[in-house]
Amino acid sequence: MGEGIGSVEKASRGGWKQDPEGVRSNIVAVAMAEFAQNGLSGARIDEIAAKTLTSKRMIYYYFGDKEGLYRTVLEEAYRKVRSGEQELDLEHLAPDAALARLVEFTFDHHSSNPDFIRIVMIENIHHGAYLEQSDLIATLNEGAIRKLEQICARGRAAGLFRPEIEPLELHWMISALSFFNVSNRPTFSRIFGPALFGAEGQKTLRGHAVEMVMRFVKA
Amino acid sequence: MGEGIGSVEKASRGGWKQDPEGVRSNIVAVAMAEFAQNGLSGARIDEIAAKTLTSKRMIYYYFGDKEGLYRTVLEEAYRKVRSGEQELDLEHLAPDAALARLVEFTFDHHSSNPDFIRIVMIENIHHGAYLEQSDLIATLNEGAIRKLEQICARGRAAGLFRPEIEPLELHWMISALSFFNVSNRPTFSRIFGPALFGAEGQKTLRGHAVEMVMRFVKA
DNA sequence: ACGACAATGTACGGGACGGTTAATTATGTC
DNA sequence: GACATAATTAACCGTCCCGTACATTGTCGT
Repeated sequence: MGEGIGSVEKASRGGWKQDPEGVRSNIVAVAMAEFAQNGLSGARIDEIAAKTLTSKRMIYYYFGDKEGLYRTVLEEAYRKVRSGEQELDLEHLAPDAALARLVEFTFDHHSSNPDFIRIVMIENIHHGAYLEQSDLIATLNEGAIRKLEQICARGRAAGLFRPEIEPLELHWMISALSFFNVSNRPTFSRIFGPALFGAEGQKTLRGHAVEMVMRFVKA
Repeated sequence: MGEGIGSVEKASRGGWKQDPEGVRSNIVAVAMAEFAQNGLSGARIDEIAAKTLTSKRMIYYYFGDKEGLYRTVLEEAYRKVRSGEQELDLEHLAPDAALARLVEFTFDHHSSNPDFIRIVMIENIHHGAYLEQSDLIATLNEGAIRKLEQICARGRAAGLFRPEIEPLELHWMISALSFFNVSNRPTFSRIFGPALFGAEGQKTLRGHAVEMVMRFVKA
């Protein structure tokens, strides 16, 4: 929730009464929540329109069709989350501390963005067919991995990490633990009880995630 | 794919021409594939019916409605996978070897049952609402964790494992790595390339999963 | 053999839902 | 101020799709 509406300042010409950018971003915000909640085929255009400040016609005016809207939402979700990740600087930390910090951050960050997780789950259900069409995504690659490359290089140089550690594989591990922790909460909690997902349990699991990664890289 | 149809022997009375059990299980098999492929709202009853050896009428006759069919599929998916897990005996192995074996097995088992993974993903998208209604599931708890409890006990007794290791938390880790490896393959592969998901990459990741868990539990 | 009932096939209704058509208002241009 | 164009509204349409009514056949008990 939070801001919800989504307003944008006009840059080019003078004052407008009509606010296309605002309408657009409002639609995307509503649609993101709705797709995250119900999936691509589960989400209802009429429902999205109703929760919007505008009408259904606008959705088709700006996004063409349901899939066009979904694609936009998907890209926006990635953009939003990755931008949140930028605010983390690890340069000033020792390599092992930096890695530990990165794991903690990723764990928490995923935990605080369940809608993003759900969108990614949904996209995976669709075999990544829509992400396939987006070329924005390729660039997000860079930033996510670069941090790990630097940490690995420094850790290896300092003799702290094993030399054969691969940044991409490390990223896979960290993502797996952080993602699963959110994505499979409902079923896991139902089968094995909710203990791991309370405040205490989450602190423990986060600690374990850090511990696993640290022990894995240690020389 | 594989057998596909699903035929069942009659137990009670003499020979039948009509085969309700066969029809039933045939529907479930088809529906499982279809739900796994398209999700709950994405799956089409008409499509399921068409791929069945029988008619749409039978689906409603046996399962009431779409959600009833989905619930059955969900339970059946868990049952099938858990029964596959039974065939693993670890008693005769040393605790550390047993644990390593369990991780390898889980990793491979998830990898060979993508439809099960997809069903669980879908169920999580639905907040586990349908699993909630099933009481069969509680019993699956037992077997899955018991193995780990025994391994932990033996490992601790032998002084190989840290004493504070919790079986449930261990299960969470193993599941996370094994599950994510399948569930997020499409998006991960799209963003970071398919290298990790070829034969070579998978062997590496499986090794890493084992390594992570082993290093984590080591005293 | 026959009645009861389980199992199955066919055809169709009704509503939800994605998408569109045509008209209306606001904004900038000359 | 008139005109072109962007932004927006409201009503509507056609189809996909879940579920059902009705008819029919097979099987078992007696």
